[in-house]
Amino acid sequence: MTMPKRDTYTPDSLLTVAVQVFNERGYDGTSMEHLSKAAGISKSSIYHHVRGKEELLRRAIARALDHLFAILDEPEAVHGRAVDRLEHVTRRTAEVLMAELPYVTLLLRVHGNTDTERWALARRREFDQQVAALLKQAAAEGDLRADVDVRLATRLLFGMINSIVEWYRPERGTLAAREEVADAVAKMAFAGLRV
Amino acid sequence: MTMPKRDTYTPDSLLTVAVQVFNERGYDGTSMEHLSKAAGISKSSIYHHVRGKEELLRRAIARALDHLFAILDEPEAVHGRAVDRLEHVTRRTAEVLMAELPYVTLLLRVHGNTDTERWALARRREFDQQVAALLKQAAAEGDLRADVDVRLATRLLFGMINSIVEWYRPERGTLAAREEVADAVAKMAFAGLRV
DNA sequence: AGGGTAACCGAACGATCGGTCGGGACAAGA
DNA sequence: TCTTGTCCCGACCGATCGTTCGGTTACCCT
Repeated sequence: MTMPKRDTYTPDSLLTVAVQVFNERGYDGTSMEHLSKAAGISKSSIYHHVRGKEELLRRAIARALDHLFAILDEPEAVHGRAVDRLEHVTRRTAEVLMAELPYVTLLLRVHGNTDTERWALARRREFDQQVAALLKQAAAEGDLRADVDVRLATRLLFGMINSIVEWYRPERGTLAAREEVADAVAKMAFAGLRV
Repeated sequence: MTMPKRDTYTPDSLLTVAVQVFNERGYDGTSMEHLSKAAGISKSSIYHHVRGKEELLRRAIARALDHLFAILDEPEAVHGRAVDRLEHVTRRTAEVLMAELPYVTLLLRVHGNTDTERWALARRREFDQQVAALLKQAAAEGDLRADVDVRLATRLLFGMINSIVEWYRPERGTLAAREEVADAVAKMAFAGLRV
């Protein structure tokens, strides 16, 4: 059996700290000095656990992407009417975004300056396109309003969902709060605010 | 009369270049070397026109904020039923965001690492709160659905609008395209996607 | 007891950061 | 022609960047 208790860092536990700092200061705005202060170990010790700054970013982004793509394989995202599958994916994406908040936040703020960042952007585009296909099908089945362009609607939908990272903070009773937010997103996106 | 033609830089024309690079690489990811290459003048020449990197950021952000706050003073945002004023502000914010895209983009990506950035965040919060008040009033007048929290709805609304900076590119016949997007935002936010 | 190794450290690396400095080219006004 | 001011330059500054290196603990296994 592997022991659950650790008073030293593992690559993963170090990642937890790093991702938090990245989100506070921005990836480019964070130095290894900042990370060492936050982690409570020296700058050089960080390199004992990971190859460098960019590996921390890569690990974080990979984790976010894994969780997001897993949504598309869930039964409710595969079977049923397209508009219902779309609503499920919408709700689940919002939930995953809140559950994996700091990791997804990093993913969403990538600029494309390095190879790692460009890879992140490409994978994100893949995910978006799969959801866009779902939207297109729902429109073809006549379940979405016809006076809004499908690509435009996709972008606005993702915009609304992704914006959660800008303000959501997982302080309180997490699960109920997450469901309330995901519910609000689904209501607003599919039924609108107006009575 | 001042001459309109210039083959040398002014603080404003330099800002145009700088803001573009900031948006491509991120503010922290942009060096003065990057700016000098993009502007076609030496690094030190930039300091002839502006005090430094942070002044460029401050100028850009100030311009974005000026345009945004001007919306709240428009007649249609002051008179009439709250829900209609809210829809006007929604539409106009989307339009301003597209018309002043690179400047607003910078504003929306600020982290709060410096005094300038913290000032930007504070002003942005002011704007958000004024719109939130409008939403609250519309809800009190019974024009918004009661099963979604007002603060939550405000955030999702802004999230949808602000996300435009992530994909909108002002290539084609700008005005008509902008109105189509602003229209889609208003429709989705107030009436929803579902038929 | 002793050998191995995981976890850490301080010091220093070359590169690059934002910014400064003194001066050159050039046009306008006297 | 001489001065003045705008616009720009290359060279350089101290500071900080991400990273490397040699070495010191302290604990595990035999």
